Amino acid sequence: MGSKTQRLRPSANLVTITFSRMTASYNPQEIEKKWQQRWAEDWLYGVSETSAKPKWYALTMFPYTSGDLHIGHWYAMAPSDVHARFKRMQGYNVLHPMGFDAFGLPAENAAISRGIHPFVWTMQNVDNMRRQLKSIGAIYDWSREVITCLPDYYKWTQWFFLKLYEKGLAYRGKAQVNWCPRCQTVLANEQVVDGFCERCGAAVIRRDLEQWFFRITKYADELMEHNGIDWPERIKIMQRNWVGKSTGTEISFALDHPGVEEKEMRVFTTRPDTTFGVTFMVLAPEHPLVDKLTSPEKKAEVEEYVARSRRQTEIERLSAEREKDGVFIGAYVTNRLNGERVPIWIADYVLLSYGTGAVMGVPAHDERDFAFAQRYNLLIRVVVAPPGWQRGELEEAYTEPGIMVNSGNFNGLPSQQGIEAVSDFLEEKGWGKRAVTYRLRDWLISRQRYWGAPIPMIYCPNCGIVPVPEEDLPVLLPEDAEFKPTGESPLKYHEQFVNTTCPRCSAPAKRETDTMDTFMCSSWYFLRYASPDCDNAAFDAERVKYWLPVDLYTGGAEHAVMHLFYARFFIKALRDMGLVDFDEPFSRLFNQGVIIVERQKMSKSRGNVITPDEYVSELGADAVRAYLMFVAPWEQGGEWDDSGISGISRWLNRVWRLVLEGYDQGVEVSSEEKQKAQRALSRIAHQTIRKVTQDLEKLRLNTMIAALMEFTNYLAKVKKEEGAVSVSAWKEASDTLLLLLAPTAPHLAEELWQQTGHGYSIHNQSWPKWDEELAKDEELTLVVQVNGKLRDRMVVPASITEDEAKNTALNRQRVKSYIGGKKVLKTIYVPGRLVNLVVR
RNA sequence: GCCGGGGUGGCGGAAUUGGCAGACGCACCGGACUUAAAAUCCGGCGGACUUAGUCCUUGUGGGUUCGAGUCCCACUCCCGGCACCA
Repeated sequence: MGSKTQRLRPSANLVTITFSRMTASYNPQEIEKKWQQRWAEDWLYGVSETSAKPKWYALTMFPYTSGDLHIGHWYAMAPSDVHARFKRMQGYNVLHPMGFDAFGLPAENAAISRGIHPFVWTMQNVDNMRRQLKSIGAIYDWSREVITCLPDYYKWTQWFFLKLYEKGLAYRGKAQVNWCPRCQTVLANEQVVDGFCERCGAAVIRRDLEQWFFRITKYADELMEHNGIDWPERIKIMQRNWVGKSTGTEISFALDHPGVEEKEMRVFTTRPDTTFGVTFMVLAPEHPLVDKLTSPEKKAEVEEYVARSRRQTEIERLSAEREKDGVFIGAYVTNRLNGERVPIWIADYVLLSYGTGAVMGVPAHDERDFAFAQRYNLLIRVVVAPPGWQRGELEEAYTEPGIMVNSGNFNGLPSQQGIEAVSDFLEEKGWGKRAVTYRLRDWLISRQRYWGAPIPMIYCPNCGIVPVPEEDLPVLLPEDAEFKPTGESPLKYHEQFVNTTCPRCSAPAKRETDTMDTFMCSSWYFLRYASPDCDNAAFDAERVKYWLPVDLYTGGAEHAVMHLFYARFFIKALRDMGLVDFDEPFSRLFNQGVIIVERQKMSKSRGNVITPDEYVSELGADAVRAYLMFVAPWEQGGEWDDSGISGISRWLNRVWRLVLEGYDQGVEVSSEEKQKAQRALSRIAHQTIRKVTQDLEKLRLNTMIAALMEFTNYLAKVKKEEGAVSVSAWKEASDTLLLLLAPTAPHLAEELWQQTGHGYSIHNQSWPKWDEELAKDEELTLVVQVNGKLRDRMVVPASITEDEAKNTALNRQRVKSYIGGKKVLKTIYVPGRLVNLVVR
């Protein structure tokens, strides 16, 4: 374990560095503190909407208020700040805000386990995290900070709830929750361990509870599209899979059961071509028809099965590994296509919440139905013939296309055509219709918790569900709630909170005691940053119009579906209300990779959290910023390994000395030589500007740092030959280095800018532009290959023609020796790259 | 099982999208400076061999091509997501 402590400590010997000449040494602690103070005093990074520059909204996913920023947070924030600074120097009016996602379960757990109020716990964490964030040296304009647990924020979260309710997008419905019968409380999924209550060990059951939902499914089709936005393909695919659209047919099976008014049972299928192969019917155990149809002699068995499946958690029930079981309920439906009577079963592999909650069993052509039929000896009838089928029994379900058999008039038809033909026929007869079904469910936002925004609804015995009037917002969280360790919302037991009067009829009424899912808070925070001081609306429409949509949104891929999906839904709903005028909140999305430690994600519970603070105090924020960018491609992330940070620290020290030591005239060289050296210097400088600029645009930050290092190395080489270039040429190159370095190492660059006689501040300078002419190579190295094998290199003028290149290659001594007396069959010339001679 | 991403020196990673494999760093080795150490500076650093050179080398096997880390096929291992969605 001692080795672990060592790992977490920066190597101690990097701090003291002495110089050959008399130059004050690089002291990051001192200059970082100094400049951070100065920037704050001058409000250097203050943002307003009155700028004539084009706007740029650079957003980093705000952190949850867990307590400490670890190196993973820095990995999200430092590189995005570098990019935002780059855009700022490029002449944009940049909004790069920061805030806190402050509601959520951990605060409440802290309250229960340590007796500290969630508000106090959260705000202490905010203070500490804000202090850490300031040490990054980012351009956050702290006057725009947003904290979601403060009433001036959640007031508007509640307001959005009311708007969604008004538009019919929020509704109350039944949903199953994990329920502990001993604790008498709702449990979150993570509190259920192998089907048992984490706290008391009782078997957890699933229970229906009235909850609030958002009708996100209304936007299912639009959410599958990502038109006009630049997002990683991977994330778009995940979101499309999440929506899970499937097109098929809803088929009606005839029901004729004494005393039951329903005369049909509907199923959804993507394979109507297999309808003649239906040999049983399966309902979800919770299906409303189960009770009505079960025959008296099956009642006990069916009830037991239903109770058993309720006892299982969703996760267990959905596990594909589980063997399929079920119970025949003693009733039948009729398949209208062939008039056959088909037995009805219940089985928990059928989900009530998908399709119609009922499926037709076609064991020959569906793997699940096949397994089920085998287990209960149900008939397996082939209706789509596999290639070369000899009318024998199937070993496994055949799910591929084939020729229809045993299917009445449809026999002989290819099954893909059969899908259409059977659907047409069913529609003609009125026995079914084409339908679309989604995997996506409506968004359940109710949480039986204290630390969240209260849902602004009132239950009146006379008027029913009544929304809290807008002017009564916010519905404040009572401060003095009791935190009993039950896991149930303390609001339920808070008399003053619960008891109210109906806004409509003034009768005594009760408040909703559930709070909202915290994803609701993070679905609109990026709007609040545009006008955080706005107190008569959630946001100032004009300022939102100016800033939104977000130009570049960066954060972890773990939010690929939930957060990003909900935020998109939110914006589409607001658009349809006329509150915003854009379709998508985030124009470009970039996911940075994850920093792992000992092959695992960093987390407090694992005890493998790496704090940046020690590195910052030893080596400076600039070194940590640069190292995080250099250590791996940003989108990839990787294992945290601090052994390489010394290389960055050495480099920054080298820059310090290089720039401050200045450049002497040195020995005079001929003007021709001098010109050549100066041309080379300016060429390298312009190539570096090009490389650094392009890498920044593409967020390829590791190679950007490498380019800056190479430029530094080149300058060091030039400096060693003092006199080779003029003092002014040197100065220009050294200034370029500082400007290119400014986003990455803002403190160091500022200090050196000032010490080399420039005005304050380097961060208000324009980003250098490259000149394609000056960046052009005058000569280049052509590779000569013989039969694809590298045999020679030749330095040639960049202007060389194809013929010249080929001739030069053929006349090279080394090349000749490989050609010998053989015949040159073909010569391939790739300009700027190679000549390849094919000989035999 | 399905979807997505990946496998390059001792290590992190480069490679203008089919054209010099190993940029830039770390670690290591040698040298200079020093009483000494650190720091700094200079040089070396994929492997093998018959070492001014030649051959091999980008997870494995095959293919396309003048030319493959890059494209195609098969396999394999690792990471992320979904996981009975009819």
